[in-house]
Amino acid sequence: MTERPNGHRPTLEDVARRAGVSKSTVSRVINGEPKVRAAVADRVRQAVAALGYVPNQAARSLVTRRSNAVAVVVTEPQNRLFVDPYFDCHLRGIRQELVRRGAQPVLLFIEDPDDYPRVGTFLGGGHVDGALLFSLRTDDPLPAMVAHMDLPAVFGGRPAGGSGHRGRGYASVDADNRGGAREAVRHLVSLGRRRIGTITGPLDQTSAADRLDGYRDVLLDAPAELVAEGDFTLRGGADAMAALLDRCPDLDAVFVASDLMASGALRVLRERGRRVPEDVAVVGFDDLVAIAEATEPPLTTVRQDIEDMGRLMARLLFERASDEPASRDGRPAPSSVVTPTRLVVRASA
Amino acid sequence: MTERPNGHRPTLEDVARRAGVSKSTVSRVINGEPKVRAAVADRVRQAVAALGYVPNQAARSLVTRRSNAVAVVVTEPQNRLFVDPYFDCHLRGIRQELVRRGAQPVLLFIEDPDDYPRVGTFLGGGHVDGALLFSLRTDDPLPAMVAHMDLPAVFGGRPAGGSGHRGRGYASVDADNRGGAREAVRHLVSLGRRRIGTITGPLDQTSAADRLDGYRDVLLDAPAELVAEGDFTLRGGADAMAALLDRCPDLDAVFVASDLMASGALRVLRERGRRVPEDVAVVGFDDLVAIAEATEPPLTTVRQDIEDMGRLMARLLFERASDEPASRDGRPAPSSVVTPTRLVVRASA
DNA sequence: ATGAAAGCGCTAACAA
DNA sequence: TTGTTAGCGCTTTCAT
Repeated sequence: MTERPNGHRPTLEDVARRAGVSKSTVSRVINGEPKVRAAVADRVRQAVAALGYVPNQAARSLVTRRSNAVAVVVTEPQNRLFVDPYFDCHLRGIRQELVRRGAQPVLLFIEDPDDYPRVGTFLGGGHVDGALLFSLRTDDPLPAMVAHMDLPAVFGGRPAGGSGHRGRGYASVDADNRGGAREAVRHLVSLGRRRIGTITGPLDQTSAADRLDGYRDVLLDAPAELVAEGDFTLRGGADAMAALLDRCPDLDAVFVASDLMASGALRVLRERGRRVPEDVAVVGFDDLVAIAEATEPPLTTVRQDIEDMGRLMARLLFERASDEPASRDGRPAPSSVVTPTRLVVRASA
Repeated sequence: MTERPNGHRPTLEDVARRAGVSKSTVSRVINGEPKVRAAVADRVRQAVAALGYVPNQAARSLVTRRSNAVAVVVTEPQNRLFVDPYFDCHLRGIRQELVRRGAQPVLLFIEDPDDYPRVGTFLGGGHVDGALLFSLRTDDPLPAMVAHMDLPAVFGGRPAGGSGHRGRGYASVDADNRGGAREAVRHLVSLGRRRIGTITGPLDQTSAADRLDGYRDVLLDAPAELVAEGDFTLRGGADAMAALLDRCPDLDAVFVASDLMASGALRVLRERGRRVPEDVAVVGFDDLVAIAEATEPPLTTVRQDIEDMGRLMARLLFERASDEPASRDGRPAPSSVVTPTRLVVRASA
């Protein structure tokens, strides 16, 4: 068992005394600095182990101004989060890259407007060296908050308000939603479909809005009844599909803005006796293989490499955080990257 | 825009100077202490706003020894986490209670053995005032780690190693898994079933082991072929059901250790042409209504109030953290609570 | 290679 | 009611 003479946690000083050296030396050993004699370093490490010493991060970050932690802030009702494999992928990529660079990822949820001030204080308080922010709605106060306290941050998805509208804009990683949607709809057109509907995500999210824009780019004069707003859930996709079918019984194709919604749509199509793709062709978005390959029929969909986008976000954050506003050749580091998408054709269209 | 003369973030001292008062006074205002003249407090608040001042938490916790954050540590491959509504419920309860008491919940994942040291350092470093820990396997090093650095902690589920085996044991909140399982199996017996199988969770988790014990309490001489180990996933439940059916074609009932697995089992039963409950009666565990009411037929299951268990964990943590080892009447605060379960009868058994 | 000393930004006695 | 002072535990010059 660990020895702990008095009641409180051991400090650097305790370790130093026990090892018969100075605090500086202990600090050096702990931080892996080379200039310490091996024998001394060993004595120190023994003392550390014997005392069960763990550095006090508060004291440490007070002087270093770093915490080695990075916040991942998710603004999303929890229930959606825990049901949509999309986040899982994203987080896997983020985690991987963060950990690789020695940072501890800490996840924060915002589920309620009341949460903003508390989370803002947390972010601004030096608990983390940077933040990765998600799912920003048009009215999300987070971008302004982090800008205001100049915390390095990278957004997942294009923040609402237009790219680069504030100063030089935010750093962000976003898929080419609009281009991907265009490709999906063009594919449907090339199949000879003429009554092509779309099921959108919540239009206060930029990804949903951008995908709708892509649809409209191709179908310039699509009537309003061909557009149904969903909410990125399976059930929302099903409901939207039902509404679409009611309004336009002659529908022969539908572009659905997420795979999860698409699987809901497929269910409704089946229930209503429409064959896919013979009667109605379906294209999804995301290419979450767990979903897209499991549907009946397998889903033709727009692929975005979500995991890689996560890694990219983390990488971008480190570039920003390491005070590297311009690379050595003078060009500013890219602050906003749009990753490509591509159509994966399976059986549904 | 916020004024910020020089490059660095404003400190208490900057605010004090600007408001023409001392640091102490600013500190008082910020921490809402009453003994400050309203006029002065206002001047301070104005200075805070003008400077965009956010207290440096590192400095603050260095002296207060508190961080106002609580870690929720989930030891689970992410993919399971993000697919099982069980965690969603638990987290909702935890979050609610934590926030109510002014603590910021921060979520940490452990997905890889490599993560333990890093997370351990984080937990021990004073980033958080306490930890809520989940899904402990028999070989999980976390209990020992937190004990070693005496961080207030509460476990979700009975930690492996027996209750109270180390000193006075850990604080934990667990459902009456064994009792619930007994009730489920007795119900099956009372229905006249004679060949009752069970699909367990991974037996290195105490909840799974306890439920199996409950099954055996009632069916003392159940042969091994009636027991199939699953993994708490839908697919695992389906596979186990298939195995069970292969081994025991005369099976007339099955107790499944989770609703998610039960829904997988129901699917297999249907595919194999077994009617539920006529041919095979099924009882689940959890009563996640999103699942149990949605299956065909609706699932008879053992209810545990997961959300409330989450709240309870948070409450217990605060009791521990507030250095309240014994209540005022001298009795030690309860450190390990087992919450009741009860059978909810629907159509599957 | 090691130690002494200063100070990070804040809170908490204690004085006034 | 307000200000002064002394650290909290660590890293980091600067000496040695």
